[in-house]
Parts: sequence; structure tokens; C-alpha cells
Amino acid sequence: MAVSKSDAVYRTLKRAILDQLLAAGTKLPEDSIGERLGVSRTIVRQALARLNGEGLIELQPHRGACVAQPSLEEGRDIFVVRRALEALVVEILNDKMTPQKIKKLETHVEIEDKARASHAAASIQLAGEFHVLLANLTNNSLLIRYVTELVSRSSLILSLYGRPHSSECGVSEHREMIDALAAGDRNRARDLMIHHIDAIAARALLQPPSEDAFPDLLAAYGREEGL
Amino acid sequence: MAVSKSDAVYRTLKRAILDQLLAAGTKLPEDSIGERLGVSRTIVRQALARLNGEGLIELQPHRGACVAQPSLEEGRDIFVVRRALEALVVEILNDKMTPQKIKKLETHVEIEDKARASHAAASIQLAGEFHVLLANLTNNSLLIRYVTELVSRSSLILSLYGRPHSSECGVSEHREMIDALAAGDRNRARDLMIHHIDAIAARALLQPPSEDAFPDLLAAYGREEGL
DNA sequence: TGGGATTTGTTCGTATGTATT
DNA sequence: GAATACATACGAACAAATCCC
Repeated sequence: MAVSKSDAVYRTLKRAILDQLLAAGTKLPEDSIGERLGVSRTIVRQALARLNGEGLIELQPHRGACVAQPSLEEGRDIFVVRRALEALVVEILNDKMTPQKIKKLETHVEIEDKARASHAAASIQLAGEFHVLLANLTNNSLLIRYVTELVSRSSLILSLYGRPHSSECGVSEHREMIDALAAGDRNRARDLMIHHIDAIAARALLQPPSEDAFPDLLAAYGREEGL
Repeated sequence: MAVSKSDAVYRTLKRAILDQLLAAGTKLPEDSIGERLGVSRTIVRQALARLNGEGLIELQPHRGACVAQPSLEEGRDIFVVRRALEALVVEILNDKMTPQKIKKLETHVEIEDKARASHAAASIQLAGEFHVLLANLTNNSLLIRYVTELVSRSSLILSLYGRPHSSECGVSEHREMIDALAAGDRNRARDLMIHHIDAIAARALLQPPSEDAFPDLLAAYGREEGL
């Protein structure tokens, strides 16, 4: 077997969460997942433990797992870290750009552009993968792991608080960034990335809809009624 | 039970690795660990999987686990990320310092100072904990998790490539950093942190000793002998 | 090269803890 | 508040792969 079973389950679940087939908050019982995927609970448990480590699911003792529902505050925390690490990515890449790498990035953006019209799901995924690709070019495995995790979690946040079906990134911003890197313009590349992440954060961290506003309204009415 | 068994095993193993009771490269057979700690293999496996996720052990399929032996290059990668994230920590703390927090930090440094004379093991641990404490004060849970992981792995690198028994950090540098934060001097706090991390990296990433130099020497001799 | 010993990977039954009626 | 239903936590045993002689 090329990859282990739990690896396959891990990937399947991760993809399902990021594609929003499993919405935030969905319960993930070991038994039904195992049955559905034709593996035992042990395998599912391993996959769940790994997803928990990456913050994609929440795992409560004796109460099982559910798809993570990061709060707005957690969302902000994630983007604060993401901005710092992706700034580091371009910082590192400034000294390591080659024609091959530029070509790789341009090819990816081409694909993004083509998918943009067709359908949103693939577009969102590709936009995230651009950031992971950038991280990969640094060859710093830890940085790659962190950025990958951050991009995944950003996607979750976007699904919770962002405007529905809005792509995470603008393709044009990716193009500008490649140009700055290719030109060796350190400061511009860095500024573009920071601006880009901030733009993503702004799109992803809109104020939560009615659900949260509701209790406050009720409380206000309650006070008027002497409650 | 307040914490799960695998949690306890995880903590025990982590501590053992960081305290160098388990040297880098040591094999970690599930069975003997379980026997030693009075738990079944299932529990040990869970703990090992988690340690693997944090990069403290290496886990090869069908071949078991051993304490991680990061290469010099991985070591450099880790410190590159650590510098960026700890710079972010002080950046955030600049806006959030309170007398309570300053007191907390000062108290910790006091303890560090006292342990410095007595024995090295505790001293190294406390030095790392200062950085974790700083991260904790940001209240950003993701940042806390990443910094904690980075500090742990730095400790492993120090044990592999650093001068033996040398403490990771100078206590005086910690004091200066607290002063800069207390004074609200953003730039100075940031510069001190970056300088501090670079100093740690320099102490931790010395050229590897004879082992690596040996093959080169042999090769040189070999060429002279026509090999 | 082969085969036994050892270690990991997996299954599944039982125990335990949580939620609900 | 107790009993029941349900899901997870754990462990013993089996299967498969690796190591070592």
C-alpha cells in the first residue's frame, strides 16, 4: 500500500471539510464515518486525531469530534499569524527566485484564471494552493507545514464568516506578487503580500450574521419589559 | 480522570526528550514504553502520533518511532520561523502590556536566575519557558501552540549541535526585553528579540562535531591513495 | 537467501463516560 | 433523579511487515 489507510481517511475528511461538504459544526462519529468509508474505528480515530492537531476539527473527551467552528477572535488570531509567516515566505523567496520557479507560479495562476469562470469550489481551492505553492518554493519544511495549516483554517473561517462563494483571493493580486518577486523588488513583494493577506482577512472576517445579533436584540427587548 | 492516559504518556515522553533523558535518535518501541509506564500500546501509539505531529519524534511506517534528529538545515529552518514568530509576539505585546504581565515576567526571570547557579537542566528548561510565557501573554492560541513547538524543537537542536550544557538563553537578555516592553519601546523590544533569537541560533547551530568532518577527511585521504 | 523472532498495524469486544427521556 | 441509549476510551489478540541471525 503506497499510503496508509488512515492517511487516506485523513485526506478524504480534510477535503470534505475544506470543500464544505461537511459544514462547520457537523458531528463526526467514528462509527458512521468508518462504515461509510469501509474502515474500522481505529483508522478513523487516527485521522481525527491528526485533523484535531491541525485545528480543523474539535475533539472533546468522551464526546467525539465535530468540524471546527472557530470564533471570530480565533479567526483574527489565525490571520495575524498568517500575515507574519507569509511575509516571511516572500522575504525568503526574494533571494531564491529562478526562471523555473517563476514559470511554476505563472502556470498555477493560469489555471486559477481558467477555473475562475467555471465554478467557485475549484477556484477557492486553487487560490489557497497558490499560497501553499509559494511556501513550498522556500524549501523550509516547517514553514510549508504551518502555511498549509493556516491556509486550510482560513478556508474554514471564510466558510463561516465570509461572503458565500466568494473566492479567497483575487487572481490579479497573485499576478502582481509574482511580478514583484521576478523583478527582485523586495519591499514591493513584501507589501503586496501583507496587503493581500489583509484583504483576504477582511473578506473572511465579516461580522457574523443574525445569529449573534439576535441575543442582544432579545436582551434589549427584555430590559424594556423589565426582565 | 482529569486528563486522558495518552495525554499523560505524551507529557512524560515529551519531558523525557526535552530533558535529554531520551537522547536524539533513541528508538521508542511501543511495547517497552507501554510496559514501563503501565499502559497498553494503544495509549503509547496515540502519544507517539502526537509527538510526531510536533516534530519531536520521527515515525517510519512499520519501523517504529525514534527521537527526532533534525539536520543542521532543518535546525536553520526552525530558527528562521522562530525568529519571525517571536518578533510577532513582542509586536503584539507592545500594545498589551500591563503591570500584572510585567510582574509575571519578572517573577519568572527571578526563578531563572536562581536556577542558573544550581543546575543546568532546570536552567535550560526555564529559559525555554520564558519564551512560551511571552507567547502566552499574547492570548493568541495558535501563536502559543507554534511558539511552544518551536521552543521544544530548538531544545532538541541545542542538544544535538550546541555546546553541551550551555543554557539556551542569557538571563540578562530576558531582562532587557522586559524593560523594553515595559517602557513601550516598540523598536527596541523587537530588535532585542530578533538579536536574542539569532544569538540562540548561533549557540545551537554550531558546526557538527567530528562525525560529519570525518567522512570528508577520509575521502581526502582516499584520493591521495588513489581511491 | 531463508526463517524465526520481534515490532508494528489493525480489528473488535468490553468498559466507561455523556446525553436524554 | 434514575434508567436507558449512545459514542468514545481502552486493551487483548490477530495479521502483516521488518529485522536479524
